[in-house]
Amino acid sequence: MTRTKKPPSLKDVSKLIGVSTATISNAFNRPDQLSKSLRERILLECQRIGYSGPSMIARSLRSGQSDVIAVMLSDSLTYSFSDPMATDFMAGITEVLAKANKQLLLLSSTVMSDAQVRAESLPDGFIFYGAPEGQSFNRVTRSGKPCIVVDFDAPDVSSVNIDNFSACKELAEHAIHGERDIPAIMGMRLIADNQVRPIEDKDLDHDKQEISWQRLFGYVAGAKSRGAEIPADNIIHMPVNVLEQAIDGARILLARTQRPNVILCMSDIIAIGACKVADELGLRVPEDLRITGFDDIAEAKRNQPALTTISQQGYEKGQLAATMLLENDTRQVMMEAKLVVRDSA
Amino acid sequence: MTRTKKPPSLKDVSKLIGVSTATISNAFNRPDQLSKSLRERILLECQRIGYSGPSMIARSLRSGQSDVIAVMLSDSLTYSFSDPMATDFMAGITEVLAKANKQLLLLSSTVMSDAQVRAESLPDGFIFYGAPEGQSFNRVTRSGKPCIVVDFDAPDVSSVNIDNFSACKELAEHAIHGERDIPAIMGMRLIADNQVRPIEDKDLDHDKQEISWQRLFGYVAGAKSRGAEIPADNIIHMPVNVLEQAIDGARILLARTQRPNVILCMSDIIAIGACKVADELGLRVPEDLRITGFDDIAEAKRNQPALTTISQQGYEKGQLAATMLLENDTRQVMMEAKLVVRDSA
DNA sequence: CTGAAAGCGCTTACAG
DNA sequence: CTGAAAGCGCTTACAG
Repeated sequence: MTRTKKPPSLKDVSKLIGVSTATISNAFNRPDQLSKSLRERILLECQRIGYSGPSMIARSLRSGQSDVIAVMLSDSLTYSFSDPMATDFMAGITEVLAKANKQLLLLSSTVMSDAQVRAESLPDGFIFYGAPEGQSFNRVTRSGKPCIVVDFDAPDVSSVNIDNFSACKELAEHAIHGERDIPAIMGMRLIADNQVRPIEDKDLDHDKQEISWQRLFGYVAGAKSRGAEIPADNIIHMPVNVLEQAIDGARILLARTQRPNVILCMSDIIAIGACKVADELGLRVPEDLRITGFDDIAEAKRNQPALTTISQQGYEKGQLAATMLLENDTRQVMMEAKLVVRDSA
Repeated sequence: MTRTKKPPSLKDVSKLIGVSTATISNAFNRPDQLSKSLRERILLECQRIGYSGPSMIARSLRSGQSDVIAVMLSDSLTYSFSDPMATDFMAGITEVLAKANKQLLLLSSTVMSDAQVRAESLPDGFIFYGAPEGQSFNRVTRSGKPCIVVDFDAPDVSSVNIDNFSACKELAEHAIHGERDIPAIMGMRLIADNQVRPIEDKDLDHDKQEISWQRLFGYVAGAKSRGAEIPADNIIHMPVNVLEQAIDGARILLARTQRPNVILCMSDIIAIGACKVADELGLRVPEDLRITGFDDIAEAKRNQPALTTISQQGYEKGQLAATMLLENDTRQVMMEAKLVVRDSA
């Protein structure tokens, strides 16, 4: 990548027009500092010459402000662009940033290069999405730049989270009708195993903090309030949120003689996989088998049958995080995750 | 947004350690310019002090290189994050950029603010995705910075496009079996009307260049080679690529007495809508009605029935565009769009 | 209303 | 192997 021409600088322009550099700068940044007619002449000349205004680099070196906001994703950018929750969240952020005339730099805490560390010096503020790897969070905190964390907590740092436990409890109470139901759970990243398989009693022992366990405990609490139990054997662990694993997991559950009639899935993708398997086996949803999702991605509504699920409100989360960052709002907000009742349960 | 502390500068560090600023700079950027032991001492001290390396702003002002690449999207960022084709494309780009240690600045040509114009001075290179609005493309061209355009053409500018016509012709030849078939098309952005409605004979007159028309002409050519005609009345225009409009459009077509038995849709979302309506009407896909999509988004495979469609290879397109940019490859590449045969046709 | 001058934090020939 | 000095392109008090 080589540059061919070199664009004119403010200094070049000031010589050409015959006024000081300060005046050119003011023409762009402080219209009140010079006469209207002079300003218009300058702007017109700049257009003619091909000078499109002061460079952001020099400007931000001098003024200490770049008007760039960074989003630091805890997954690789490549993965994040394929994750509907992440892209929803980004969409919400960009709506707010566009209105505030801020630019977006996209970073990933999985990247540890010098180039990335350097890049962190550019933004005026940071939004961390998901608990980051490595030292990026520490560096940002140390820099004193404003920072909002989302989907995790850090002491004394502004944050946005959703209440997974309550939402899952409510969903389970909706989907499970009574003690004669046989509920099951299809969960993600519950244990450290890259096999799709049921978890074991001992896995349930500990008091885990991860989001997936908050959801699981919510399901179990909801089942309990309906008089139903969910044994470890009816809780399937999936390492990754993809259709193929969901299909494998659903086959395990639906091959049982004690076949579950309610499956609580920790993502919409998983629920879509469960629906596929139900269809294969000739089970009607929701008549023979009730299935619930989580996330409320766009596809949830398009699925046949449309999924009953929990809306994570990724878009709103993004809007809120960006607004809080720009307004120096230092709260730690817990958003509600909303039950969305459709056809599948 | 106010900063609290001020991070140490290279100068501060050089005083603290007692070597010149040049040596600190070299410790980070040119390891061969100083002894290994000194370099290690400097790096260790920097870590202790909390200096995370030279600031990108000052560095790029001085060296003229930022290691930032901009992607200029022709839609708003908010829209783009909800568009599976755009996010696939971005995923491909970020994979290449991550490997090359480049950072990503996301811009939209729909934004015309001074802040955005300024931001354009930062990146070392640009990828334009979709024909841009406004002057951004002219400014970038004038700057002489490397630039790749995708999904449109500009004279003497490196580009990546896909062959819409050929792909659609092949798809139509696959889906239409003979002259007794009644094919229809559900297309996007064919005419300037925000109603979902059939187009008219006069709309077919002109020799249009837009992507949607290249696709349409491909369908018509494919139909012709199977001996079938597609009258204007069987070509539905939809202003936007959303499920609701697809459902409206499919209802128009499938309510006809001369009911089409092949529907060629210009996106997978439209095809999914058509499948929904077919299901409502008790029509079996593909037995009673063959439906094809376009794009091959992830959902195409998950749909019931899985969609026969055209893969736009968004990910590969992104990889190629980014690679070409970084390698100063000045070709104008036409990629093949691939027919993907599944269950719906 | 306008301009001369300092300085933001670096990198890079160049001298030693 | 190391350091003194210039300069990247701006903004901003300040003087006039």
